[in-house]
Amino acid sequence: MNDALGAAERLCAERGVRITPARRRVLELVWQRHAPVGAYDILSEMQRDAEKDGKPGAKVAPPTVYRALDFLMEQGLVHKVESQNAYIGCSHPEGSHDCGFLICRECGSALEIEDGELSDLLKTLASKHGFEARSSTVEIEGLCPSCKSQAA
Amino acid sequence: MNDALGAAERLCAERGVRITPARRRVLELVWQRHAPVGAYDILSEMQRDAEKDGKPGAKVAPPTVYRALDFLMEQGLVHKVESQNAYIGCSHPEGSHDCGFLICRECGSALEIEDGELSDLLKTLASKHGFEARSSTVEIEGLCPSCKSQAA
DNA sequence: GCTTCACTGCAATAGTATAATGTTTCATAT
DNA sequence: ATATGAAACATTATACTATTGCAGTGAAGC
Repeated sequence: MNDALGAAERLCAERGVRITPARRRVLELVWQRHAPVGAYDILSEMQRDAEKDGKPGAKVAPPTVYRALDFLMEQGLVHKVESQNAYIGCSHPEGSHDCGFLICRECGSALEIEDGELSDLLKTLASKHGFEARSSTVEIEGLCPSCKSQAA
Repeated sequence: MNDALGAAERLCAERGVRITPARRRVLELVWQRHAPVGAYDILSEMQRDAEKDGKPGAKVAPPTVYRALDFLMEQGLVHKVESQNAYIGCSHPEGSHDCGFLICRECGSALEIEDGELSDLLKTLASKHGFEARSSTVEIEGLCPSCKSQAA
């Protein structure tokens, strides 16, 4: 998972879109955790960066982060976890993006899952109601294996 | 659907919990639309109420609305639509609460769907990863039947 | 009557996201 | 090299969503 950045750069090159420093840094920060990260956590980190770089005047503002996140989501490199208003790196940027998450209520970790049967069922359910599905959000909250065993 | 309030009062009585004026009013406002309602829309309505009632001093504040929403969600009378940070009345308050939504990107309407097969599949997927599922969020965004035909 | 506990009122603040506007950067074609 | 146009970025302000903490109130049970 550590070379997510390399993979991302390759993908962007293929697609002819630019991965700028701000976008790269946001992607990097999103990937540094295995749990969803809030936009303002990213913002704080980047503001700290700027200070360290001796550019106290150049303050990073929310739109910088949100624009980068929008771009990364468009490119399928990052997903938003709706139930937490937080963001997480996509673990298979090359493939389809019809996926779900298993989110641990204890440790906050989120595992991305992809399942053909689930995608099919969601489409079927939608069309059963005459509904044309475009995208879907599936988030399951509960206890991950390690937190479950600790709780026992 | 119009007697959702009556049903709610019955349910609360059975369970020995109180449905106070604030909670009743919030439930009423949530039910008045077929689309998800934001907490601050509810808040504005209730502030207008208070003014009309000639109680200009008694301002309704956010916690009043959020506390009522929390209560109503605990009782399964209202669901939160995570992808919109909005709330919607539950169409089968007596039954299970493992449900999903079909959300129209055009008109904003949201249809609640419940499906045993989907619930089962979600549980199966979770346990396949050693995950203990507690609750799930399923939201499908797309075009509802009437907006779909208009777009054609 | 008194206690207790859930509920509410109120003020402040935290956290998430976008609008509006102007400026910079960069690839490309001259 | 340089003009140009599109994409990206900076900046400020503001809108929207949600929570915390504490004080007061009122009804149910003793």
